[in-house]
Amino acid sequence: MNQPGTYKPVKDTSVVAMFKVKQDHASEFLFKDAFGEVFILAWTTTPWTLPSNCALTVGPKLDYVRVKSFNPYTHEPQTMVLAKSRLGAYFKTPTGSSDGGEYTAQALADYKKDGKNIPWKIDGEFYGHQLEGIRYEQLFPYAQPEGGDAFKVIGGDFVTTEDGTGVVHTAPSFGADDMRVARQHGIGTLTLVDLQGRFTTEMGEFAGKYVKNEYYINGQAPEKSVDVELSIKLKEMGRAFKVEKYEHNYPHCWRTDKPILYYPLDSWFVRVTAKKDRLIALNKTINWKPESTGTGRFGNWLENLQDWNLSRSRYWGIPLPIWRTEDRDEELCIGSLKQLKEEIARAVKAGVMKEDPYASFKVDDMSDTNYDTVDIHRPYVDNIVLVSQGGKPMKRETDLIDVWFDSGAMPYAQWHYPFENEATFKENFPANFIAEGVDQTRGWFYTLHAIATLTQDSVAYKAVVSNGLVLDKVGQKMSKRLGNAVDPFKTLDAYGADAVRWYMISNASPWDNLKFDAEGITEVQRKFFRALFNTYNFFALYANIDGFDGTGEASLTESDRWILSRLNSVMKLADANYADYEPTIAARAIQDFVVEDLSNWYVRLNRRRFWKSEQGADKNAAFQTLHRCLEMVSMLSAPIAPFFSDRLYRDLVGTSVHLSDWPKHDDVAIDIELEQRTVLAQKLTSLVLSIRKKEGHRVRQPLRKMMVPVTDATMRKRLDAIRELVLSEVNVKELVILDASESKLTKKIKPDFKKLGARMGKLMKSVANTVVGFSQAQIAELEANGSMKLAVEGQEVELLRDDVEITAENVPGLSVASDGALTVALDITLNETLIQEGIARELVSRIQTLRKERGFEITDRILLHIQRNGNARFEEAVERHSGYITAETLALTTDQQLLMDTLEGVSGGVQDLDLEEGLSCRIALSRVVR
RNA sequence: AGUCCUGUAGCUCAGUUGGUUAGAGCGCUACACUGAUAAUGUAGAGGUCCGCAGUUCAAAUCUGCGCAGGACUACCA
Repeated sequence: MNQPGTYKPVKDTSVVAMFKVKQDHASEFLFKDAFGEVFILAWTTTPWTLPSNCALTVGPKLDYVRVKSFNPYTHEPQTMVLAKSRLGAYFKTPTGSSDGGEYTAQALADYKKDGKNIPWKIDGEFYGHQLEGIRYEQLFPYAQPEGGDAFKVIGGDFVTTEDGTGVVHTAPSFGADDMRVARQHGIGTLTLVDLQGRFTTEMGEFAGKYVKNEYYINGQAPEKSVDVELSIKLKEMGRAFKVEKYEHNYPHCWRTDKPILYYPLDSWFVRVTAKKDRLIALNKTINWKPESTGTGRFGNWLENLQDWNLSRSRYWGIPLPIWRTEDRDEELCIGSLKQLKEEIARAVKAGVMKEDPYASFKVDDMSDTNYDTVDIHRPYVDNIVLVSQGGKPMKRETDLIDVWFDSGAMPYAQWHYPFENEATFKENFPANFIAEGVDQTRGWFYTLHAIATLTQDSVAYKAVVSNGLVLDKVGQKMSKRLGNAVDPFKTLDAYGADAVRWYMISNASPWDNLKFDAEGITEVQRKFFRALFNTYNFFALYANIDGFDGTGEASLTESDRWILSRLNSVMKLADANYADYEPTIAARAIQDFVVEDLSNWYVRLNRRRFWKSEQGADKNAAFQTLHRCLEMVSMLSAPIAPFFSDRLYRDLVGTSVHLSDWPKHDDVAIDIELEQRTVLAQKLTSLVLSIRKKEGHRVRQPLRKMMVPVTDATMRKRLDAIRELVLSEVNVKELVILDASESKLTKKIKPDFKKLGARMGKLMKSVANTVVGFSQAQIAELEANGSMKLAVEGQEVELLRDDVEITAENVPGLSVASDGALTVALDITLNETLIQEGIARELVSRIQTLRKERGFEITDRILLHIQRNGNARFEEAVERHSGYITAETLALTTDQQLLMDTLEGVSGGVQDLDLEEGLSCRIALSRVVR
């Protein structure tokens, strides 16, 4: 029953059966002015249990009514008892009746006995406890119950009126509630079904039939199940009130898929309910991931705790170590082999056993060879007969222990504690964390917790991760039957363990269900692993060229300090989230750092320092910074990508990352202000690039200036700090900071709803509308005075400067873009100088591409000659920027030789280049032999 | 039947104490950029924040009732 999928929705024949009330002192009030015979209605989804009925259970505090009506099958007049709140389920309100009411006495008399619009009338209302003690006639008198006074109405607090009639047909043989309530009232039991699921011989025409058609061998099941046959019989007897198919969840065998029958069996229980409060209290100290499983599913389970039924009727497993006398007066639970041998010795002495079957076992010898000499499983233990204190023979209880007990006993059993290894056990208990599927809530998670609470008064684990399921990519459960199961080995072979794991961890938290889609793995490979690999390759390429060895004086730049600040922020975040069993948040932070911060920003902006600048403190700083970042990323990602990170770390450091100590972040290196102004720089860059795109100016074309209006000192300071960075990134010559008070700016005003809402309450909407409609003059007034009075809905309110956000929206005459409060204006007018510089850049770009195409090494020097093309602007651009061109392209050509009338006689392949619309040139390029 | 989880763009997911223009990546379209990068940038298209009702000046967010998918389960007549 602990297997998934045991409960399935099935349609069964359900019956509302009519139990005929016996007229006596207790039932007299039901017979007063009765209409035909008097019945109590009870509903069942298992009609096959009706012959075993022994009692009817009502809710003592529930309201019941007496209804006069007709039998829908025989049309005989009759009086019926059921719960008041269930009336609507069985009696239709007459058409035309507005008060939800009943038929009139006249309607009852006029009934045509055609089964249509059956009239009914309530006549009397009472509590359930008034029904208790009433006797009724047995429905199917095939056999009589034993050991009690059956066929009466009893009270039970488990009765509800959610469905059925509010009266529970009670067959103590088939249900725990029924058994319990029947015992309380001394009802006795009647079991007309055998352990194979067939009716017993007493059952007359039904004898030998299986109670569930599913139990028959394929093809041999009768057309009508006994449920249907019994229902027909009830109709014929005039004892059926309603027969219909009813869909409900019913438990099935996990192995054969067949419906399960409940039988009362004697069982041994662990009385966990005695420690319920401790179980609940200790659970509250466990770090559940997710928390809701601990408080919800598991917490609710503990609140409704039942005793642990330890018995299992199987052959293989751990035998119950309980011996008992035949009269059940004396019993003994054995706690160790040592004790067992002592008891066997007593038994041998008393003569109930001939010899000790475990004679070869040496007490206190914990070696495997010693334990290998004995077998304490069935059938050997079943042959052991012990002797009680009173001298009577005791035999072992034949049941086995629930295998979940083994799982829960794992922390002790693995060390053979308490027989040895006490120190080791205490060092390792309780566990720091465990992880298993969420379906183990009532399984492993519970048994560990129960046994630890009962035996150690402790939790068994400090944290528990309850993993969700891996579903297929459309969210269906994977199953071999549906053919949508992913082969883990093929997947690992195809994508590698690291990529698969990184995908699984970064995509969804372990406790969320994962929709597994292999395309997600390739995305992880493409984004994270390739970015990391490329960044390392970049580093290695230049580090090898320059012979970087990690030493040397280094002077950190702003962007070095920035990436190190980001690195330490990520280390802090990742560390905290790993510690809190939130690997998904950690993985995403690491991935974003590598892809966005390190690869797309730091390396892109700093690559010139690696391949262009002179050896020295600046270059050292760049190498050391990048090395540090890669080293830390490898350590941070080691728990999720153990292979890739180890290779990376070995290449960087020379040893295994898995032998390194977990890195600790450095708070001093974290500079939030620096990180924030870099975000500003990134936003500004985006805005300028967006204007360039809009205006059709390529990034290689330098522009004169950009302007940024600022409203506060912090912003001004930040802009000053990032000025050079932004200018070089967007290829603009000058950054002008505009004071917000400058009149030529137009401004936009927006209410700060959070602040304003708190003060304005219901006036909020009107105030907001007024504010949005402000003129430039009104905005200026508010800025100047810091506050202003508004008349809204006949009331005067005061608007404060802080209640609104004022941003510069536009700079007249310039091309503008904005993102939230940030606005940039770009001067896009060009002059000859800028145009020529743009041409030079364009030329360099083409030559670099050519170098690459020809397969030159990065460090190769070249000879470069450019043929005059008669375009004065182009030739002037080359002459003016000759130094820049030769330096960028690693050309050894002198400035005088760069621009030539003809390329004849010059070494190297000649190539025509298109620079831009209507401008092309011819160059000669050759590699200088080293 | 109950308990719990999930539901936001075509897909995978963020979304803070409720704050008014709901975001990212992938995918798609166009353009640009590039001597680390099959990378990247910019722009565009793409939303009933599962539905309904309520609370509130204000709801993806809080409450209730539902719907859909998933998991589990002592009783379940």
